[in-house]
Amino acid sequence: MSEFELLDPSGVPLPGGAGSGSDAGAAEDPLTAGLNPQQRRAVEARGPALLIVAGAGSGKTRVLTHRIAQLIRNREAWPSQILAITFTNKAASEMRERVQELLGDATEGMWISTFHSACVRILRRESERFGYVSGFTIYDSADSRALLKRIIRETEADSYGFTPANTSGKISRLKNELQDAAGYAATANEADPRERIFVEIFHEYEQQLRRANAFDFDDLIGQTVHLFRAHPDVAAVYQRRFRHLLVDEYQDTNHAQYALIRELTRPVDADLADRLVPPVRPAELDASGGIPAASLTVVGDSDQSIYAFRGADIRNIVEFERDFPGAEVVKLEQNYRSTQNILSAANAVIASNFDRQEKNLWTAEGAGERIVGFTGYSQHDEARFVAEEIEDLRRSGAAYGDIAVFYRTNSQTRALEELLIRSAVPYRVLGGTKFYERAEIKDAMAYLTSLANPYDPIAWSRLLGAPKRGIGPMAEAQLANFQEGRGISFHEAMLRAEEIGFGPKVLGSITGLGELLSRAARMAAGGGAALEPGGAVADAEKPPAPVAEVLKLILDETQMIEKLRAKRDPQDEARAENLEELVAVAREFDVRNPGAGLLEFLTEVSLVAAADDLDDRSGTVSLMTLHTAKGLEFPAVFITGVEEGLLPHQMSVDEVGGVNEERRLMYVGITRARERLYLTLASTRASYGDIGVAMPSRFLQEIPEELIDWRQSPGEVTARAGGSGGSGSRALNAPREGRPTRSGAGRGADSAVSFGRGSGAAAVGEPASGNMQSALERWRERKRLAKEAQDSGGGFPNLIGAAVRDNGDLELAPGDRIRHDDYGEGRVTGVTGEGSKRVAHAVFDSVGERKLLIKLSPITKIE
DNA sequence: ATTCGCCGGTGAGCG
DNA sequence: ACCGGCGAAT
Repeated sequence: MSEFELLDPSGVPLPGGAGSGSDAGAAEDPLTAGLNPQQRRAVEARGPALLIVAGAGSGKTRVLTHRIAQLIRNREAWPSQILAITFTNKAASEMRERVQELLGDATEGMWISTFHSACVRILRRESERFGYVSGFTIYDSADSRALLKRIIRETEADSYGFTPANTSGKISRLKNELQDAAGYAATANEADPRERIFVEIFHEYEQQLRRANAFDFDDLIGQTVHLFRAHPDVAAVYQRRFRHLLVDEYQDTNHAQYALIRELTRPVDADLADRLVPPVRPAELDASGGIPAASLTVVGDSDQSIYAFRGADIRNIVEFERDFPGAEVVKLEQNYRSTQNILSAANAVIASNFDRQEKNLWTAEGAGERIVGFTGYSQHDEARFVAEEIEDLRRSGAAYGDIAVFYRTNSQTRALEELLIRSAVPYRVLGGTKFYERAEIKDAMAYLTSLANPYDPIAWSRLLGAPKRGIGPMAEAQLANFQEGRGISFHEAMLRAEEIGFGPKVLGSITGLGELLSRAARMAAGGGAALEPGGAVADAEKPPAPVAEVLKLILDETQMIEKLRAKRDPQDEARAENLEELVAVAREFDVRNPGAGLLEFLTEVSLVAAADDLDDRSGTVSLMTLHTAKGLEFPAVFITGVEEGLLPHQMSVDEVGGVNEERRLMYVGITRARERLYLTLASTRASYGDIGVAMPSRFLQEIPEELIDWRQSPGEVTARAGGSGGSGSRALNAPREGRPTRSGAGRGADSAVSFGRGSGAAAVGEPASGNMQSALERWRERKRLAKEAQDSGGGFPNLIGAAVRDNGDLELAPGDRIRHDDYGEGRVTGVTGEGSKRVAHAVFDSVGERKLLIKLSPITKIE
C-alpha cells in the first residue's frame, strides 16, 4: 500500500470545521449520542492540545475512535492527516477496526500504528539520509544481547561484571533518554574504569550496529528523533502531513517517544514551508507564512503507569499542560466496567499514592458482590482455593473464558498450574515463551534476515550453526575476518572460502551454504537484482518470489525439519511443527500482501513479535502476570500472592517510587474485574527452595474492611499455623471450615450474579482476524495441546515435579467410593475423558462436588 | 585441531 | 531452565 500519498487533491480541510453538535438541532450526532458529558467534550474539543485523563474502564477507546471519526466526517481532516499511536499491535488493530466500523472505507491512508511501526515506516523512507540503507534489519533484544556478548568478550569486560543482559539494559535506558555513546562519554566519570569500559562497549555497539546496517528496538524511536532534528526539511514533510496526532497510553511514553511527539507537533516555519514538495497551498499556511503545529490529543491515566522500569516517564503526562500551553484537560471518571465495590477498593488503594492527579472512579451500576479474600497456608493451598472457586463460579454460570488469574511473577504459575491441571480446569498462560523467541524460529528467521541484509553478522552467525554442519566458532571467525578485510558480504565471503584455506569437509559445507544463500537471495529479490539502497523498487523488475517459497527452499535444502524429526525427543517434534507453522505464517503474509518482499515480512515479524499479543480466550481460564493484564478485562478476576515482598515486590521497595508503581500495578489488576474480584495470598511461600513466612500486603490494609469478605483471613491462618507447627498445614486445611460451602447463606447471592452480559468476546474485543495473528493463534492452540499431552504423558519435569503421582491405571466407575487426601471420602458420580486425561466427577461428604484428574489427584479407591 | 554433546553449577520482578 | 566446561567423536 502506498501509505504516503499526498493530501487529497480536491482540497484542504477547513480549519476548525463544524462539529459543535448543535447544527440541525433535531437529529443528534450519532458520534456523540450516548456519551456522557465528559466523553462528549473529549470528542468535540478542538484546540492545540488535549489531555484526556481516562480512568480504567471509562470508555477511552470509544472516545478516541469517535474523535477521529468526527474529524473525518466533518471534513476537518483527511484520513491521511491522522496519526494515531498505540503501544501494542493489538490496540492498534482494535482501534483501526473500530474506526472502520464508524467510517467504512474512509480510513484509507490513516496511520494507526504503534510508535515502533510508525518509526520504521519513516526510517525506511529516509534511512539513506544518515548512512543506512533501506533494507536495514531490526535487532530484537536477543539479537542485541548476542552482539553485546561478542563485544564484551572482545573487550574482556566480563571481568568487570559486564554481562550482555545488564549492559543491554543500561544501553536501552540511555537510548530511551536519547543519549548516545558520545553524549554519555561527555558526562561519564573518566576516573572510574568501569565507566570507561562501558563507554567503550557502548561505542563499539553503535559502530557494529551501523556496520551491520541494523537498528535495535530503541533506535527505531531515537533515530527517528535524531533524523528529524538533524534534517528539519525531512521533519517538515511529516509535520505538514500529520495535522492530528493522537497518542494512547500516554503515561507509558518514555523520553524518546515524548521527543518524537514534540518534533511532530512543531510548526513549520515559512522558509521551510516554501521549499516543500509538493508546494504548499495557501490554505495550509498561517498568517506568518508557516504551517501551524499539528493538534495533539493524548489519552492516559497516570494511575496505570506500570512501566517505569523500562523507561516510561510519568512526568510526561503529569506535566502535559506545562509542555503544551493552551492544553485542555478532560477527565473521564465514570466507569462502565466494574461494580462499585471493586471501584471503591481500587480508589482506596490508589489514594495512597500522594503524587497523583485526583480522580475517583464511580459507576451507576450498583455495589455488586463483595470482594472475596482468602489466605492459604501455603501457595499450594492458595492455588487450591483458586481452582475450587473457579469450579464454583462455573457452576453459577460463568464460562472458563470469563475468568482470569493474575500474579506478580511468572514463577507463581507453577503452583497454580499444578492445581488447575489436577482439577481438570482448562487454562492457558499468556505471555509465556513467545513464538518468535523460540530457537528454531529464530534460526529460520536468521536465514531470511541474512538474505535481506547480507552484512548482518548476528543473523549470519546464527544460521552457520543451525542446523549443525561442522562450521564452528573457528571457521566463523576466519570467515568474518575475511569478509571484513575484503569489504564484501558474508555470502560472498562464503563463496570464496577456498581463498582462506579450510579442510575439504568444512569448505564444502561453507560453499554449499553460500550457494544456497545466493540462490535464495536471487529468488527473494526477483529478477536477479539485490535489494537496492533507497528501497525504490523499479516497477520493471520481475516481482520477488513469495516469502513462503523462499522459506521453503531454505528449510528443504537445510533439512532443518527432517533433522528435528529424526531426533527422538518429543520436544523436537513440536519444534518441527513450529517451523511448519512459520511457513504458514509466511503464506498468509504472501496472500495478504501480494508482491511484497522479504523486507516487509521481516519488518512485520519484528514488530509483531515484540508484542506478540494474541488473545483467544475461548473456553479457558487465563493466567497472566499483572503487567500482561493491562488493557484487558474479565468478569471474574483472581489476584494471587497479595503479600509483602511479592506485591509490592521485594525489589521495588528499595527503588525510589518503586512501591508507588507496585500500587499502580495492584490498581490495574483490581480494575480489570467486572463483577467478581478475589484477592488471595499464602502465609508461607517457597522461594529459592526455602520456605519463608509471608506477610499480607500493605495494599490489603488500604482497602476498607467492609468491602472484603474474608473466607479465611490472614489472622486466622497465622494464629492457627502458629499453634500447629510446620507440617500441620495439610491436616489443618483438609476439610476447611471458615468457608461456608455451597449450602451456606453467603453463597445464595452467588447464583444471582449474572455472567451473561458481554460474555467473553464482547468484553475485550476480538483480535483482528485474517492477519498474522490467526496463524499464531493456531500455534498457540497447538502448543497448548502439546503441553497437555506432555503433562498427562508424564514427562514434564518442572510442573508436577518429583512428587508426581500416577494413578494412570486406576479404574473408577460411578458409585465407587474414593478417599482424597484433602477432601476425605466421596462417591464417584461419573467419569469422562480418555486415557491419561480421564476425569472423575465425585461428590465428597465434606466439600461437595469436585472434578478430579484421575491420573494426578491424590485419591485412592476404597474397596 | 575442531566441533559436538553431555553434565553439573547457578540463578530466576514485570515487557 | 540457562550457561560454561569438559571429554568423545570426526
